[in-house]
Amino acid sequence: MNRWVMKSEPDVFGIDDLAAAPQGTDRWDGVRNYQVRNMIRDHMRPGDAAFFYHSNTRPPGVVGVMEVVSGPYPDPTAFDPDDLHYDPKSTPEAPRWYCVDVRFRERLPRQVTLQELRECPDLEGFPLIRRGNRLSIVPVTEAQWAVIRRLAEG
DNA sequence: GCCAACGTTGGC
DNA sequence: GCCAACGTTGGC
Repeated sequence: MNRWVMKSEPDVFGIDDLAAAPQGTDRWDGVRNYQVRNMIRDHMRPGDAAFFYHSNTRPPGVVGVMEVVSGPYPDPTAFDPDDLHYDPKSTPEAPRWYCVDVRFRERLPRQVTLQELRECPDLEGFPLIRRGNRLSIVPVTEAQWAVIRRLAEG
C-alpha cells in the first residue's frame, strides 16, 4: 500500500465536496503534469491512503484522509472539448492523462498547516515542503504519515 | 495582488 | 538540443 498527499484548492474542490459526494467518492481528474501522471499511472493502486491537502488558501495544509478506490484509468476530461482540462492530444486510443477514484475517509481532528509541516524536524526532506514544489500529488512514507497523523491529534 | 519557481512551447 | 518567452502554481 502506498501513501500520498493530494492537493486541491478548496474553492474549486475541497474536503467538504468530497465528503458530500455520493458514497463520498469522486474522480480525481484534471492532472496535467507528467511527473504526477506517472505517479498515478504507475504507482497508485486501490487501497492506497492519501491526505487531502488544501492549497491556495489561508492557511494551506492537510485537512483529511481519503482512500484510492480505483486503479488508474484514462482521464475522461481530456477527451471532452467542453471541459476546462480538454487536451486534443489525448485520445481514447492513446490516452495521455490518467486519474483515479478516491473516497472520503475522515476529517483530521485539526488541520496541520504547511507552516507546521515545515517546522517539524521529523519531516525534513519531505517533498511537499520543498520550496517551489508544484507537484499536486506527492508520495509519503509510512514514517512521514505517522508524523503528520500525530500532528493532527494536536 | 505580487512574485518566485518551474513546466511547457516553439523558434532556431 | 538549446533557451527565451510564456503560462501556471501556489505561498504570502
